Amino acid sequence: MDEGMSGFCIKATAAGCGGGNGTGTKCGRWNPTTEQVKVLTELFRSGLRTPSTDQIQKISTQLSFYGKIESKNVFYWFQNHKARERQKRRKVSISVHDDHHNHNHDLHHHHQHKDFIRRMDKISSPKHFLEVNHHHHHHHQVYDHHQPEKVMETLQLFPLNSFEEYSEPEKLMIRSMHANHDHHPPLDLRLSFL
Amino acid sequence: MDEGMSGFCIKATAAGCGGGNGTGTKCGRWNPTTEQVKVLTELFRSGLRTPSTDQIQKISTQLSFYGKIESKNVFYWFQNHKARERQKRRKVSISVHDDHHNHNHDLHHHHQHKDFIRRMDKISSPKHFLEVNHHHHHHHQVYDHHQPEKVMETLQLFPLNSFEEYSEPEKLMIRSMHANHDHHPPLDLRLSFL
DNA sequence: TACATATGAATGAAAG
DNA sequence: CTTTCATTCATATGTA
Repeated sequence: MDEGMSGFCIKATAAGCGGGNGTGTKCGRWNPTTEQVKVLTELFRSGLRTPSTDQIQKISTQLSFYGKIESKNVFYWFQNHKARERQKRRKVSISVHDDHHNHNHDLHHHHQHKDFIRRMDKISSPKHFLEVNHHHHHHHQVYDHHQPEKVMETLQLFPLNSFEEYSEPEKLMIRSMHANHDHHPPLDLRLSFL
Repeated sequence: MDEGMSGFCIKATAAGCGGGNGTGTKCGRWNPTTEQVKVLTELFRSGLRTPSTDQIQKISTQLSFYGKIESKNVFYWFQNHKARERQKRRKVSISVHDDHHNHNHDLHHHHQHKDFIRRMDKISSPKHFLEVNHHHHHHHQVYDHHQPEKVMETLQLFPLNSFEEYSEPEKLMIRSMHANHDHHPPLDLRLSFL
C-alpha cells in the first residue's frame, strides 16, 4: 500500500472510531490528532506532569472536541511523556571510541527523536567496558518459555585479532544473511564483554 | 573497506548523515552492518532477549567498531527482534493451540490496581462513549502526595483565530500524513478549565 | 517505476 | 515511577 497509511480502520478519523455511536469500528488504540497532541504538549510544557483525576477529566472533555478520547488516554499520555522525557536525557551515542580505525563521525546531532530509550540513562559510569559481569537471569515473560536470560560467556563475538584485516567485501547486502540459522557461521565471536 | 566508510552513512537519502554537519544533517535511521547484525543475531540466539542497560552499553560499544551505532539502536533492535519473533509465532499458533487438556491460560486482566486507572474505568469500560462529566465526585489522590507543579490557568491553548504553532518545533513531528480531513473549528478554550 | 517486504523508530497501553 | 509489550509509522532495500 502506501508508505504507511495502510488500510486499517483505527486511524485518524477521530470521529469514526467507535465514537460511541457504535459505528461498528473496532477501535484500536487511541490515535491523537495533531491538535490534541498540541494541547497536551502545551499543558506539559506549562508544568503539568501528573494531572489529577479531576484535571484528567477536564482535559479529556476538552480534547474530545477534536476527536475521540478517553480519560485514560490523557493519563497514559502524561505518564509516558513524563517518563520518556526524563529518559530521553542521555542518548548516549557511544560514538566511536576506536583507535585503529577512523570511523570519523564527529557529530552526534540526532536531536530529532522525541522520546525513546529508557534505561540508557542510568548508565553513567565512566567505567571501562569489557568487564565480565554476571547478570543473573531475571524473570522473563510468560512468552519466553525457553532459554534463560543468560548468554554463554564463552561465545566469542568479536575477533580480537583481525580488526583491521578484514578482507571481506561484504558491504553489499546489509541484511541478507539472516538465513544462517542452519549452519553455524565460522564466527569467532566473544561475548565476554557481557 | 567497509570500515573506511564505517558503513553507516546511508547512501543518498541522508546525503551525508553522520558527519554531514553541513548537508541537511538529517541522519536517516541506523543501518547496521553485516557484522553488527551478525553479532546481534548471535547474541539473540544465545538467549539474550532483553539486555540490561549495561549490556546494551557494552554491546553498543563493541559494535561501534563496525560502524556508527548508538545504544538506542541496540535497544530497538532487541525490542523489535523479540517482538517480531513472537509476532510471527503467534500468527501461526493462533488456532494450533488447543486449550482443552492444557488449560494453562493465565488471564490476568483483573489487576487494574496499579494506580487509579480504575477511577477512569467508569468512563472507559462501561461506556464506549466519552461522556462529559461536569460533576465530579470526591476525588482524593492517595498516590500523588505532593504536586509542586502548577499550570498557568491563563495559558491559551485553543486559539480563536488560528491554531498555529506554539513555538514547538520539536514536538510537532507527528504523523504528517494524517492531515486531518475534518477541520476543527477554532475553539476558544483555555486552561481555565483546570 | 511501482509495489512488496524487512526493519528501524515511535508511542500508546499496560504490567510490575 | 520503571520497564515491557503491542501496534503502528517511516523508510530502506528488494523484486517484478
